[in-house]
Amino acid sequence: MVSERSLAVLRAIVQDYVASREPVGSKAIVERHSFGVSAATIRNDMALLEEEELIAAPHTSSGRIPTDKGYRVFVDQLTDVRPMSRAQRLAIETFLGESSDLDELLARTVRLVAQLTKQLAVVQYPSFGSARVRHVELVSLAPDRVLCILITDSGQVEQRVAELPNPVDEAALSAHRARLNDLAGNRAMADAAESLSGEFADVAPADALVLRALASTLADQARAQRQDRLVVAGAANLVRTEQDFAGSILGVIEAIEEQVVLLRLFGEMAADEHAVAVRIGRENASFGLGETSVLSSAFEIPGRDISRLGVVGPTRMDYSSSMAAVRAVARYLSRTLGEN
Amino acid sequence: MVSERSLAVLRAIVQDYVASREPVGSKAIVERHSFGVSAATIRNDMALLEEEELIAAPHTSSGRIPTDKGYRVFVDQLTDVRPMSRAQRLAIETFLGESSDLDELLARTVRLVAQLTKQLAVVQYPSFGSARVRHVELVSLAPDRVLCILITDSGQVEQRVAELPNPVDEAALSAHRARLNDLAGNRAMADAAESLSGEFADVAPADALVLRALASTLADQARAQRQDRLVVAGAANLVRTEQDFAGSILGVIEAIEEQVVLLRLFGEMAADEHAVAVRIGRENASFGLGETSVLSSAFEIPGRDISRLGVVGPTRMDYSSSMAAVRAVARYLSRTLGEN
DNA sequence: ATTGGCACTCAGGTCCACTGAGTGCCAACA
DNA sequence: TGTTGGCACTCAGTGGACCTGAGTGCCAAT
Repeated sequence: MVSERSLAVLRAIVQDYVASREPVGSKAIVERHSFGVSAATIRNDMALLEEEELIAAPHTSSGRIPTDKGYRVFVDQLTDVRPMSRAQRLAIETFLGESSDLDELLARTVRLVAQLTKQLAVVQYPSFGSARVRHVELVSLAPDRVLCILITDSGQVEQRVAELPNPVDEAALSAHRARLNDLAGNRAMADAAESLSGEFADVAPADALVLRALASTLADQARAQRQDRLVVAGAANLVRTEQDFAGSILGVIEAIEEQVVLLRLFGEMAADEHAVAVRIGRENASFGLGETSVLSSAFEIPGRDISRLGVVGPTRMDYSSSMAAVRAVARYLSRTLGEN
Repeated sequence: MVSERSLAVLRAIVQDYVASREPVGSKAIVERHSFGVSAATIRNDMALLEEEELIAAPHTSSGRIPTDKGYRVFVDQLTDVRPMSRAQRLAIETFLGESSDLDELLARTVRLVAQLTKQLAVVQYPSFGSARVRHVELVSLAPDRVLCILITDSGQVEQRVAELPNPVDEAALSAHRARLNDLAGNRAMADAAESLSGEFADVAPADALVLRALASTLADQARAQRQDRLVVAGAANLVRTEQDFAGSILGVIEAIEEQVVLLRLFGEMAADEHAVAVRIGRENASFGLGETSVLSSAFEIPGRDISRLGVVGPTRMDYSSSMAAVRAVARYLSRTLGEN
């Protein structure tokens, strides 16, 4: 059984190790933290912690560093995530408050989180959920290629190209446009996808083919969630902390470009909505990320589905302040923006 | 004066150094390349090259490595960029040929270049140049915030939020929409920007204010070039070659996130349209990029302005094959796609 | 202009001894 | 039972001494 003080020692070890990057010994602990006991006592506690595999010694006669399990216990203990300073709150508000559209808001958000945490920041693009179709526009690129644009009342714009089975001229395209706007206009995305999936028995077979091609493209778009996109910032922080990644940051860099990996990871973190979820070190091994921790929190922008934002960094990171920053920004997005 | 053979020696040094990462000595040269002369002769040539500052010795008694100036001479000599293999050409065609819209084409392009060159690849988003306005859509986000969407006949979609001086209801917005479509619809971008800049003397002053706000937002969009965006891929390659960057790759990573830097750099390379332009090492120092070379070539997609694509990598890179790849892809985009 | 020979240089590796931070354990103590 | 001081032990890291080998620079001969 680990005593209360042992846990305090673990905290001290994590903090000092994160700060100094060097294994921390018993003497250093009594010096930097005011436990009322001697170094020998701390050593006894450390022996305990080592037995529990919460800390480990890189080599026989050196200080200890936290294990993944140690970080996990440390983080779980961190109920008292210290809130952001007033200045930081203010920074969030002024920095994000001015954003005009969603793209800009997310771009600013992710840069802000990168700056606050000094880590790689990631934000998942929130899908437009229960938005309604406002307008459908068709743009002819070639006789048999049409750009389909779907505009929602929440301000989202989706575009995609449809390949047509037959060429169409401008007049026909206009007719189709009107027809499709009739079908989809002012409907919720799911409904629009539904009503676009019908047949077009009342027009000439050649036109019906074209209409069906266009409608199915639009239906796809209506179904498509934009949650499959990530916005990233702060890659420089990754390079800065490179030495903390035992292997190399290659895996992380690849995970960023292969957004799928991070998205799956975010998906698995979906539990416990508005708290900050943390995955530490080997817990991410199945994603090709070793020595890597991922924190994330859910947020919700009015009119859009719940989404996530977070940071990716070395296992040896400042969890306390990173969690505080992630939580504060996620809350800001969910609450303050929700009020408007 | 540098003799013909001296230049051959320079070529050999560049090639061997790029391949081996190690200073190359006179003996290694006679072994790996079949000059018909002895090592001592090569040494004489090397002394010459050193006098010209084309190569340098890291320390007194070691082989030589090319200087920036040496790379420059090497690259300028490379008139005979070796063409891509048939297999590679095929790869380009199959990989890019399937792309449906511009976004996807560029995303594929940049990934392809990254893969071919094993470097960080960058492509500049081509602006839509002389396109025409097809449709203007307004979406009310709040009573005094409207999302303005500009759709062009080349399939470009621009969106931006306008803040209104007075709130408007849906009916008024519909009227404004019709009016603005009248003004801008089917005009070239520049013309549309022009005609949107007029007064609205015929409506109530409150409405005129709103209309002017909307019109000026749209006019801005019509003027906005999308050339101020970059698409990037292959960051992992940067990490892989990290040791070749003396300082660190931090500057490069920052330049990628701060797209402005790379865009300015591309801007300066605009000369000599369809050849591959190369900037080597210190030539980029003013951009905060040391030990870094940038190659780029112009390309032109029908209906859009000329733009550039290229790669960023360590000074010590395989110029020959990288230039070949950049050139081949740029040509493919310009020619093959132009035929459709 | 080219070549072989030779002295010289110097980065990098190996060996070794030393140092100091830090542990583990024990016996004494409250 | 938990805490403490003491002490022997371990071992990474450091710095000096030495050696090796790749490679140059130069010269005299061809």
